[in-house]
Amino acid sequence: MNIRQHLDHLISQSLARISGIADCQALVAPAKSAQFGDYQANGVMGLAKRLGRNPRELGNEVLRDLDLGGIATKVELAGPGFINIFLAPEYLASELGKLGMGRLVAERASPQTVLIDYSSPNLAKEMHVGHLRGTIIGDAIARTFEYLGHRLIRHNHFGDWGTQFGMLITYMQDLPPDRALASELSDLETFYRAAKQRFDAEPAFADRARENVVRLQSGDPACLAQWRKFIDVSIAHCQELYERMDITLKPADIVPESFYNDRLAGIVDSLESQGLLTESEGALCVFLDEFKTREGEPLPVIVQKSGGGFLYATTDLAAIRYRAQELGAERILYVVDFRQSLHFQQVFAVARKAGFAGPQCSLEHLSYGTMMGKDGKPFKTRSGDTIKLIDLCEESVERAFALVSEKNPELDETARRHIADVVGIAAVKYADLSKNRNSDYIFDWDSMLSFDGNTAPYLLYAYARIRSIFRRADLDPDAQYPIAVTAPEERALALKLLQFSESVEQLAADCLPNQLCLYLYELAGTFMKFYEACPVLKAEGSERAARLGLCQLTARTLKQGLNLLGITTLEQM
RNA sequence: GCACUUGUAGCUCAGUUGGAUAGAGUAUCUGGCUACGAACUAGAGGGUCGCAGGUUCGAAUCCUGCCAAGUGCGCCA
Repeated sequence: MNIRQHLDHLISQSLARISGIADCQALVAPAKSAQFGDYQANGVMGLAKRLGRNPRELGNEVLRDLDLGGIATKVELAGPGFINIFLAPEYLASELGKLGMGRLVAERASPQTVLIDYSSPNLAKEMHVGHLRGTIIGDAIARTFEYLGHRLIRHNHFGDWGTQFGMLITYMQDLPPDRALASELSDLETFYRAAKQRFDAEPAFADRARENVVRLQSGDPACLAQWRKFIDVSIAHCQELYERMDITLKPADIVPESFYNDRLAGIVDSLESQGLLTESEGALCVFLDEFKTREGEPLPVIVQKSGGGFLYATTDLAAIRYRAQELGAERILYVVDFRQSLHFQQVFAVARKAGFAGPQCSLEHLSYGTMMGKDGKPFKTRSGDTIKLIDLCEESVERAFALVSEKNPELDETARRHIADVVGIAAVKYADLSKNRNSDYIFDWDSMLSFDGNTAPYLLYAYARIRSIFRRADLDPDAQYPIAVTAPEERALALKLLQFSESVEQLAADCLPNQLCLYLYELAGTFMKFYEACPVLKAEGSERAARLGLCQLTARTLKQGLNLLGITTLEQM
């Protein structure tokens, strides 16, 4: 239990004792300003209202009743009825001491099976900046659930089964046999565009493409072999990028659309037998009252086309059934952009109605906003293309290399290259993670690749500074040092360190990585102020040891927090 | 037309179940390195929280209407 929960628990109990009402909410939150202490309880005013009592009077009763033991040096009633809590330095020190060299956040006592569906590129196209958010955000969330001890399953729902594959296979068939496929596919964008061009321009080509779709879906071995070749090259491309960006997705996490092919008919059968299916204009549909079309007519979820083909809603239903019933997922998270929110609402509603996901299984669409250009329109380059993800990374790494070469010219090139790799990728990831995923955001090279202020390099710099202290004094950074808290800057740092678990647990609850970014930025800032005010190596005796202890815990927390975000730390930069 | 999301400092963004004087970064201006790393730090200026009502002890946050932007709305994924 973290400090906030602990205080909330104690004060809620006190409120319950005084009022005789069982479900009292203490509403404990970190204090907004230092003058109000470290934590404040806001629940007295609401309760006073419920009881028809004077909030100050009630607050005073709480103060008389409340026993926080040695946790606080001062508990005061302020303003209209806030309870401000000032924690004791000895308590902070002892709580930090309990962490020792062990985990910074306790593992969940009752872990859940959590399945997260993210990244999910379309294999026909190379990954561009539009895929960035889902991949980075999903990876951070996945790492966090895993760290908390949940049974985490990653699913990369690759788009490998659409009608576009008929077109691509047909184009592939027409390539001169002496040209190596691998080199043709090295630029997937160009390949896709060339195929699309022929598809649009040549009716005969388009007809063959459609025939190939049918052959492919009916299991024609020749078509499947060609499709497989294409898929393999595409997967290799993606994997290369994941490794470059330190994304935890592995080939084994790929559970593509084609995986569900054999299960689609069963979905339709199940809906049919439950009486949920209606035929409309030749297509098999599920109608739900809560969804309407443009004309105000009931909006169907189409699960089988008039021609007999299945759609992506069918695939998603099959995926839900598989994940909930066969894999036993208790929470299924979809990190997919917000444009698909209606689709997921519909699919979730049908899945519930049909019993594909039971009431114990939570279905959550973690949507994120679009990347916009500086003109406020969806982002494109001047030529109308999107920026490839790999190019974005290279640009960031180059900028980082130029900067580290300027700051630390004495480092050899290998070291500078390594630092640039880490800093460049970290900056790109953090730029995305630090924004609330729900809102659209403006893409701008200079702010995305900025290395000043609230950026990944700031956090990495704080870490490198700490490691530098231990290196300079030739001290073991992994030994355990006693913790004590005296100076105000030490106190602020100690409190901040203890709040790491609050931040991580919050992330698991609402899946907003920007909250963890904010915490880490504040932690680094609190450390920087401590660093300015409290010399470590010049201090002596127990003061020096205590400061080393705070430094070490800060480094560990930064490293762990950055790791959850998918960012690697550096010993020097 | 309906639905979802968004509107906060010049710019980019935070703002946790409604809490006290709305915060960061950046840009601009002024200080701090013979110092445990200046990729840092101290300070200044900068706001009708889109607009108008409402709910209440208290609203950027909840409700209603309006304005603006983005997105989606039957056989693509």
